[in-house]
Amino acid sequence: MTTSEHPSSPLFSSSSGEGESYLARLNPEQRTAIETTDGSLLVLAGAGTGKTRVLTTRFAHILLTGRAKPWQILAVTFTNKAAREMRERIGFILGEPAEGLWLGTFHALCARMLRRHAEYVGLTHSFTILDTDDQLRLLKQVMEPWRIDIKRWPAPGLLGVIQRWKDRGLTPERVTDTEDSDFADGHARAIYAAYQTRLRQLNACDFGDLMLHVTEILRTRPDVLDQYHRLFRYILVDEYQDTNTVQYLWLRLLAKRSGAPSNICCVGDDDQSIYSWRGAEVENILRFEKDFPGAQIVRLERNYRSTQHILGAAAGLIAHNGERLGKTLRSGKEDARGEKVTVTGVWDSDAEARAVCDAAEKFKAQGHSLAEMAILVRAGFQTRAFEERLVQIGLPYRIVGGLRFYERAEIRDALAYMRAVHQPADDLAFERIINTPKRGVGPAALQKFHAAARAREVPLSAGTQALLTEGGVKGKMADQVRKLLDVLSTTRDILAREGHVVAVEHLLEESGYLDMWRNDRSPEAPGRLENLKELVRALADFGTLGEFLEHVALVMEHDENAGEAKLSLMTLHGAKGLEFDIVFLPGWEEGVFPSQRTLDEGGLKGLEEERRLAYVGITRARKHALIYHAGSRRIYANWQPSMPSRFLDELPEEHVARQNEGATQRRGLNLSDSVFEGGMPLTSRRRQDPLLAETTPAFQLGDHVRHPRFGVGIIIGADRHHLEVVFESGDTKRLLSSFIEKL
DNA sequence: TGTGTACACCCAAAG
DNA sequence: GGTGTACACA
Repeated sequence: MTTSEHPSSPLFSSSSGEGESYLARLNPEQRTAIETTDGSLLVLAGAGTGKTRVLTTRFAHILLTGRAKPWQILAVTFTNKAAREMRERIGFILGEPAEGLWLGTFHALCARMLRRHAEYVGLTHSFTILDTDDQLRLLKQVMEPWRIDIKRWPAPGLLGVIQRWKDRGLTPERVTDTEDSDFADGHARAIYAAYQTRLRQLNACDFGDLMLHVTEILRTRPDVLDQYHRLFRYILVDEYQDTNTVQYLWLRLLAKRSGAPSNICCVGDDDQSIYSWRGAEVENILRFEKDFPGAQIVRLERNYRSTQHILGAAAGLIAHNGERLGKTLRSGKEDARGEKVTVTGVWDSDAEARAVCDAAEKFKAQGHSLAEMAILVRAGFQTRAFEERLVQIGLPYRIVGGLRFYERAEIRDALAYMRAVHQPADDLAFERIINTPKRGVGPAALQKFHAAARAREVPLSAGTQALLTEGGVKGKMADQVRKLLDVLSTTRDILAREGHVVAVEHLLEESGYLDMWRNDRSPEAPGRLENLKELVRALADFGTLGEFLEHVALVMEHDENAGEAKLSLMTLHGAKGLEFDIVFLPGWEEGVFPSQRTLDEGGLKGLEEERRLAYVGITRARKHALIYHAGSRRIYANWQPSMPSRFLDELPEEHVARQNEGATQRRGLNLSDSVFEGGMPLTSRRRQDPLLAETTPAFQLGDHVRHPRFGVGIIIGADRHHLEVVFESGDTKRLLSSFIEKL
């Protein structure tokens, strides 16, 4: 989500010539998308067509024309960032901060609703939202009685199954027998049910539950549903192609009002659907007209972001996909053909990192800001090579979406302390802190506390308290745990008297948690203390501890010193919705991109999603898109040959400039300059890299050959870049001759 | 009860 | 190649 690059500068000039000034300077399609306020509307918004602008202007238009009050509009996004931007821009249009809006992520909005109606699903309004870590620990505990073969059915896998069910709106009761048999010898549903029961006991829910519980309430409580029907006159949805089933159900329940039109406007782009692996159903957007009969569709196809070469390359690529609603991006900048998209072949992943970072440096020298450059990788592990190189040459960078702030150990510990104060039933939090810092509580002692809690049917902290009072445990350990419980209780007093900031400072200090890090001699310790300070500082922005905890669970992001211009390093998924002048796209190799795993699991559908991801990557670029592929890459510990991605062949020649591909393609043995590029001794590479095979074969049809990955096969065809080989497995592949050994 | 060591596993990711 | 987990040991 970015400020539109439409040449028409400020969104709303105060000079109101004809009617509503905020509608001026919009193209006709955008204007239709904004002015079609009533009824159902699907806006198919291609990359860079001013989607955010349409959404925010539409929101403002509804308000300014008096169709609804601010709180009568439900506006849903996927990320906090998108929500924040929308809020800011709406505030800008209205000329005042937008307060009291139902604008947020699916999860934040559901959390807000669930706090109101928690009792319908057996929770209280102060329920805790667990993160992935807690979920996993809880599930492991719940799984124990089943004595599942943990090797065959690992807990994360089962958690995935449960999440998938939740994504589809399936409570344990709604999971059918046939679904159940797939995992953990048919016990998955039962474990799921036990997991949900346990969550309820802890007065907690996971992210999936936020959607699931609320949807279940809306399904079963007509009175509640009616309340929202009367409240929300208009619904706006961003990134509709990313919705999963439960989100779809939630939206449909809220939108379908009896006797009133469904004023729902969904904005999305089927070509940018890249989240099927987390439950998103592209079908939701493909089916929109059926779900909302009489729906109108508006296509935004005028792209104001990228040059014609970039658009042409992206369009040529995405045209290889089957199921599409069909949309052709046209450049809104008629004059800007720009540079062709470059495709550069390099020796290996190290050379790739060098090539990319050197190019970034060169762009910088030419006056481009690092803030306008990004390296977009398929998978997180690829960032390392670039990081190393960037550090080496001293180019400032930021990793977007790596370890998030609240996922760090010290932050999670501190939050667990706060949760234990705020919510005494939160056993997971208490378990996390009981021996952090070390208080001599091992598995055996913990077992006793658990047993005491179970016997009395109270939470773990209360059970521990009881056992201590009765003298069931003794010694130094008992004293220390008693101290912890005392601190928790005095913190609650302070919380009531002096507010949450003082209380938390007391808590972290008196529990010995801060001392634990002060006494830690590891190099990370000072940074961790710094993070903790920042956490406490952030507390002050919230009225209550409860509000803060909710914010952290759902929203917390960590933007460190944003001052200096930095090169961005992130995954393609993370880059969706962003744009940069210059985009580097490394790792376009078979197995990496498209990812082997996706191909194995998803087949053609998986491939098409990968292609959409490639499309997303290219369309992030405003001026330059630079694609790279390496001849060999280190995977885990060893070097593996890699061949250029099939996507490279799908880029239309007229929009692409291919460079230096001799280094990886065609010639089997040509000790070209690229070999020496890195200054590494040749001998150390010779063994590792198949490109230095001692043959320069001239291949002929019918030749028997061997490929390092696919084994033995016969050449059945050839073109300029590739040989077509049929292998023993029966598979036919188009391969680069440099990887093929003549037999 | 804390620790050391062998191993298995891993590479998509937001809330 | 790094990391997290599961066991054996002092």
